[in-house]
Amino acid sequence: MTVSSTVPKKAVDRAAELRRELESHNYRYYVQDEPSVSDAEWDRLFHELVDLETRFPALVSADSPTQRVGMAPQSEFAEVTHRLPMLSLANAFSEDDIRNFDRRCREGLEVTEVEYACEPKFDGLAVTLIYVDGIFVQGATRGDGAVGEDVTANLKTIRAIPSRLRNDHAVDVPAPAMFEVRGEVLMLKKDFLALNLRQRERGGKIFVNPRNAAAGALRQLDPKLTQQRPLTFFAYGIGSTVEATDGVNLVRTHAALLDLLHEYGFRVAPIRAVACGVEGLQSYYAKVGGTRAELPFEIDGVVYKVNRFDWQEKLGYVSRAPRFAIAHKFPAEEATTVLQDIEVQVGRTGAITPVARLEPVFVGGTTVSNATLHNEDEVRAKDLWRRDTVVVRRAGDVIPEVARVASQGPRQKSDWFDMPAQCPQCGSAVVRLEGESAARCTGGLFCPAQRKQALLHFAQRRAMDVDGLGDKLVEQLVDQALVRSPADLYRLGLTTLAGLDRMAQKSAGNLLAGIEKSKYTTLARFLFALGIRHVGEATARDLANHFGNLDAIMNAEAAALLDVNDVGPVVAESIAQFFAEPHNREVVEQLRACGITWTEGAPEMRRAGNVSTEPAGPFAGKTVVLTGALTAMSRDDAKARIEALGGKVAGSVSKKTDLVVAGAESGSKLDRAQELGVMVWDEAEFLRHLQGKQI
DNA sequence: GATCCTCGAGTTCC
DNA sequence: CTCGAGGATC
Repeated sequence: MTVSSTVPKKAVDRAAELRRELESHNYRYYVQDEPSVSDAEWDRLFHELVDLETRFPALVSADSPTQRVGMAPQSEFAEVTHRLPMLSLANAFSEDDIRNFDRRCREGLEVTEVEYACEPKFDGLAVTLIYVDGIFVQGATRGDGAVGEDVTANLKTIRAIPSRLRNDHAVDVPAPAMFEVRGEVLMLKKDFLALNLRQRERGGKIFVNPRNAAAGALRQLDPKLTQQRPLTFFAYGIGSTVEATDGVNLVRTHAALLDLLHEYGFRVAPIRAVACGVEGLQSYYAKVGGTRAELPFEIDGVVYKVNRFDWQEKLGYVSRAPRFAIAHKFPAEEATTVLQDIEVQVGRTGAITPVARLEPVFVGGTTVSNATLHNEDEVRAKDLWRRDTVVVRRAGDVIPEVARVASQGPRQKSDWFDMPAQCPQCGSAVVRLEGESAARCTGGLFCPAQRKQALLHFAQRRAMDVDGLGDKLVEQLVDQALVRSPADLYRLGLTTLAGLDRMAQKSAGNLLAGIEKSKYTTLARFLFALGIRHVGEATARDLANHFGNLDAIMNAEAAALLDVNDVGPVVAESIAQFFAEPHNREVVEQLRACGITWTEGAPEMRRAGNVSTEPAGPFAGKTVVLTGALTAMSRDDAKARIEALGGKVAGSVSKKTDLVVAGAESGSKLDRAQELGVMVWDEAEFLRHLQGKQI
């Protein structure tokens, strides 16, 4: 460390010593659970360091224990694109699932027996921590797996996260210059109970479970609030590292990696094991299940990973999940309650969905009062009648579902559920097309329910992103006939809004500002916002990239649309029909007249954040086609990366294609590329070109 | 024609 | 998250 010469050497040395001591006590206390010093002594050392740093501000370093709460509140979290995507795991619920998993691994590796590293599956929040030269520099949430949120300031308040890796004595393998530790932030059961006790005394919010409490704490914009919540961290793996010659890469198995992470100063899961075969896995599962209640943290299952890294690599990935690992989940918590009523809802496309209204019941950490029943067939298959007592559970721990009937109710005629013949909202006929599971209202935009949903879709964040337009407001605007089509939104004025419920001057102003801001958008967002059937976010982006401007899309024949990636006959027909409808063309014209603009003819840029500081990279201005299966990332992620570097990803190979990236088992596109003499890269080559562009 | 995968759509709760 | 359906591939 270089420190200005005005700081006496004595102070520099003492500060370094204090930091070493404090970190070491932290480690003993938070990671090893063996306090090595009294709280009072710890405080004394800490204050001595604060004192030194106050007197000589040049002494403050990013990894100082005093910096754990040093960061100012933020207004929002920045986005972080993960260097390696944070994947999810496939789930197994039965012995059969495990049998299949083991069989697939053995067959894929062509061996008779595979060794698995087994560990509990934490019920917390996945995060990734980046260490550069041994110092914690950035941490992010998982997000959607490709892009997460930068929660560095909050993570720094967690004492179980070393601000500097223990990388000196005692550690056999030196840490690489840059590496990413992945693990789970969670709240220990005892800390959760104590927190709720404190909250109750103070009349504060009572948290429903440790997971929610931890999630809330991590999402605080002010790290001081995070610090008041007792969070901890367990490491379970690594993300990207720099070079293959570095320390961690000397480790050959997952079990050894966990030991190494522990040496670096991280908590890792207790009751780990290495097991072979279905019986070995089952017995581990049973053992952990038996001690679940005594564990200091909540878990929702166990995880098995092929232990050898070279075997993991050989097995590779399927889309978003590794083939070499699986989560063996404990059965979802179930509860019984009364199915009070079965009602129907009308969706954006007119789909009529039956919904269960339940007597509120506490299950899987929250109170559930509604659950979707998907469609009529589902109601029949489960033989659900109103007033039956049913078993409710939270599928995948999130979405509530009615699992089955526990005991029948009176089952009178009025308890039977029938799909209504007319739409409950607009009275139009309800039809169910041959081969479809959904019943649909035929009212189209005449149906107020569909109009409301269409507007909400138009305004949603991923579409036009109109801030301040929620469902309550849309409800009023449509019911009072103030807004009929999206274009009407842009003609709203302060005086019109003033007449609405709960709409003071200020919120009206906010809404108008949100509407104004939404005018500056991208072609892809605009297309998505229109709500054309079968055109979601991804297809809208493909269309925008392929045609470049709206008129070309509006005037395209169905046949021309087929050239677009992932557009087949059904989608093409849906788009052509949408724009053949004069009413739709008119709305589009009105919207343009209202001042909605985007850049036409150019590959789209992301609107928020992530402004690429990268000058012309290998992909700038290039049209790239992806084919075959990539192992290191999903197609989407690859696409996002190329686009972030100024490239354009097309669906099919043509004369205009500059480059084809061919993963494993690529088919006709690769042949065509070779026919046309287009440059082809394999995945390794592709990754090499992405490499230098990551940080 | 079968199979694997991705996308769209609907949904819950705080 | 989960389903169904559409598209790509073999």
